[in-house]
Amino acid sequence: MSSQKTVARLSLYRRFLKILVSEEKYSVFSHELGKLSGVTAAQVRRDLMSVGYTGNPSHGYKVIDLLNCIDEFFKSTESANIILVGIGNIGRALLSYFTQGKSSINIIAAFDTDKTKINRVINGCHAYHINEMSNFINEYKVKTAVLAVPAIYAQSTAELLCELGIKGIMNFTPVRVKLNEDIYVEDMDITMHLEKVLYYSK
Amino acid sequence: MSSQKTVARLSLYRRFLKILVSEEKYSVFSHELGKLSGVTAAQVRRDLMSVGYTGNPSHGYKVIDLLNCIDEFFKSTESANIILVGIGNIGRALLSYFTQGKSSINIIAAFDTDKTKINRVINGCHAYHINEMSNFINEYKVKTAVLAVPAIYAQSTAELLCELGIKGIMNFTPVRVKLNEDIYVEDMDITMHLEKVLYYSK
DNA sequence: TAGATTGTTAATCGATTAACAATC
DNA sequence: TAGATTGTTAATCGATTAACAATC
Repeated sequence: MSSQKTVARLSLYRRFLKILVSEEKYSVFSHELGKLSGVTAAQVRRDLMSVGYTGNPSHGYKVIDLLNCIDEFFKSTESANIILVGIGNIGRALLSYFTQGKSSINIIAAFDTDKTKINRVINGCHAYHINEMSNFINEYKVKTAVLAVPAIYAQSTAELLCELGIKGIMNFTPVRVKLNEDIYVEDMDITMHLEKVLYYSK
Repeated sequence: MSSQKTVARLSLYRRFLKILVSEEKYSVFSHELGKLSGVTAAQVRRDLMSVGYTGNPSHGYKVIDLLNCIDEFFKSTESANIILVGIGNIGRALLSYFTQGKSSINIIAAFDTDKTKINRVINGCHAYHINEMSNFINEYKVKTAVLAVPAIYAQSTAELLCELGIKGIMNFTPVRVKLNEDIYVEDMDITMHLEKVLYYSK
């Protein structure tokens, strides 16, 4: 099992490998890939080893094969359908980012309880009442949700998502929700991170 | 010197302490604050120790004094003026998040090179050509910037920001920019983090 | 072979957890 | 005093770095 940091770096490598393919570069050394992604060459080698891809000392790594290998590692990522819960400032911001962008990740629906926000299209995404979430999750086999509700509803909404079968949550609220061990939660508290930068900018 | 993780957690504690103040709760134990912020009681104690605040075994920590102490730790954070560089999808998303929200953090200006985007107001924030950045940074003593330009411009723009005196960068691009040691960079690659969640949701 | 890069193991580093004496 | 919480030290854990033999 790869560590969280390795998974994160593999996602980075993949992006740069795609660029290398477009530049018709067919092989790459660990230190080259490392330089692109800001990681030491040894770290790159260890990460690639952990997904079972092996290079060779004379040519390094074959870009296309390695890319396929990482794609395989992430498997269903490409066709992933995710939902957004909470259409506030941050929710709308994410919608415009993911619907307007050329990202491979699709937010298939957004949910809220506010009547003025539901049953219409917001930033290119259909918005529904949170009661309809269950149907969507079942029908589209959604496993991942973006949580962007007000802080006070974070815990209860997260618990609801778990009951409906969600396995991974990207949590944009400041609350560290407590859930079963088998649910993966990635905390993305933008304000907190920004305060960190402000602290170190002094 | 506190570790990065301690700084991050202090930012969290502060938010919950503000809530406690509004609830007129005047003292708090480490395990209570820990439960709110999803941190062990021992960790909370160690973090608070590291900012020099000391509680007592019978009443725990005084909420107001502790809050003042953490505010002091973050010092100039409150009145912080920051700028945004790059008014693409993510840039606009951040603008709407920070200008519409009741955040204490102000994005005082946004910069781009695209003529269709500059010299007008976007999501409540004035947008200027990147050439005018120097004046703004000097005049408003800006030390922190949000970097949200296309990946290929990430490194060069980051270097420009350093030359103009920026000390901390919140980096929303997928590129790990290489800068002088004394510049703090916080990487916030949303797509990468989302792919991580997708991976663990399988 | 010589040179550079690879996979792999040992050493280092830092942060978290566990344990406990000191304190109100 | 008894009980709970505090500050503090030692043990644990995991990831990174350094070192090196194996390989093309």
